[in-house]
Amino acid sequence: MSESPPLREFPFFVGVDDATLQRLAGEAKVEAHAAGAVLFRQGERITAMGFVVRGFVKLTRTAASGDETLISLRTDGASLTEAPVRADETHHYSAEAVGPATALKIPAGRFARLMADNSSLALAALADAKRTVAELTGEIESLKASSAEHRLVRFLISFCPPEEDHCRFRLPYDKRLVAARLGVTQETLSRSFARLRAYGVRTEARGIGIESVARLRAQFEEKAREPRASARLVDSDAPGSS
Amino acid sequence: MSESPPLREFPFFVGVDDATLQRLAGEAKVEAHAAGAVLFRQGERITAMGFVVRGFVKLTRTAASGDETLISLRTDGASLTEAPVRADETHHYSAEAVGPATALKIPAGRFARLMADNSSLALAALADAKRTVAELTGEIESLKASSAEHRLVRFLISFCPPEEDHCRFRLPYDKRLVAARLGVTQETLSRSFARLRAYGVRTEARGIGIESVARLRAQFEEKAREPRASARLVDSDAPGSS
DNA sequence: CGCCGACTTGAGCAATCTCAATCATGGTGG
DNA sequence: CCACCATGATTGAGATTGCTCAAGTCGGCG
Repeated sequence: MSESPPLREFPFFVGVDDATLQRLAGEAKVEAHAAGAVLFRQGERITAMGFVVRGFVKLTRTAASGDETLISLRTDGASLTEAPVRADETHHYSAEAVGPATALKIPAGRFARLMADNSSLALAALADAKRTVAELTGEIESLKASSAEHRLVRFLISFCPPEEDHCRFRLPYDKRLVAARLGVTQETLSRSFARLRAYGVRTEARGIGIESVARLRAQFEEKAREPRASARLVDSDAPGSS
Repeated sequence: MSESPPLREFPFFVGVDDATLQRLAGEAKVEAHAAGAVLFRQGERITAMGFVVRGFVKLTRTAASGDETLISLRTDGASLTEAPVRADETHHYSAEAVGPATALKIPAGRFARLMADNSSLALAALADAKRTVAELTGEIESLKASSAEHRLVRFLISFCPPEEDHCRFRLPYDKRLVAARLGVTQETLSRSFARLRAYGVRTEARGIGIESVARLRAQFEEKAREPRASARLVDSDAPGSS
């Protein structure tokens, strides 16, 4: 259906030489997925290196008990897995389209072989994995060190262009998903939004308006002056490298 | 002081050819650190690829507000950063020795050059980053989907050899750090331990004894039948790909 | 019109944090 | 040997956050 977009447009491939890109492009397939379609499931063999072309894909882990946890939400240009190196690797999480989405796939074997032949591709895969590590690291910090409300504020601010103070935008997915992203229930999210009204945050369904990003941020940095101790490691002064 | 241990002993380097390993070994330096010594700090330029030779090193993030969050605890054989590719990369977290620790360092520039020349080294770095992603992913799942007590149980079980039901061991670091690892305060950790006594978990300072790992696990799987909804994404049945 | 899905709101409860006090332990100096 | 201190661990009491269950709103849409 849709023409395969040039691989150059994916951040993953900056730094990869044209010849390799040509070869990869030859193997790439674009797939359209309906909302809710499962792209792959945790535990399955990894058969391809995948990317999001357009739309949103949620990555989730399912525990033995059956409940799903959202790990990450990927959108245009992002990879869907870490690059597979060996033939017997399995997915560590599942991927499901949120709304209609199109993905690009390159067969795992071919991809692995090209990485082995061409270190620039391997380094691209490494850089991508590092970006993921950075993302997850930030997520853990958030979860351990800040309240739901605080996480919501940061989440909202992340949608605002850095140079505008007043800002309005629309959430790219429903509040159920936002709640999962933040690791809270829908109810808590809703109440958090309600409390943020006092700080100049308007909400109308998926539309969000922030009166002053700077003010919002300032007010929450103030709150953070009395941090949750949960993840605090020391009491205030360095234990010193004697 | 201490002789550099053969790089082959580091899981990182399986799959890397001898010649490259030779060259790396020539650049490697072993450093001994006292308890509390800082190996590097978040934001600093990455000057070396580092590994733990012996001991424990905690990786932490410091927020603008000043509070530290534990991201990961690394011990014998683990890497300390993702492999640096470019000269201007900076550390995303700080590293500090917990107790005396020795680390091995290989200059970043050299390491990057060898990765560029030799895809097997780049693939080793990729595999390492993937392990980190898997670790962090599990961490996020834990934090979002299970209670402090549940996390503690899993943590304790992770110290037990798979084949023994009765099991006793000693925590490798103090309970303060265990608490940080689990993302709770010392107090809740202490109370969780107290509650676990009812499930056959003995504690005497750092020593832990578990009467029956199987029973403990079973009792907690049962509890998990009523999961926290916080990170539950759907109510029970798939929303279906229409 | 009546239902559905998404969202909100309310009331009560459970988990966890905070602050503060207590306790055990090990080392130190007298 | 003992008084004393520092550190880590435990315990208690009360406040808070966030969850659960349940009901109610709201905007479509057949």
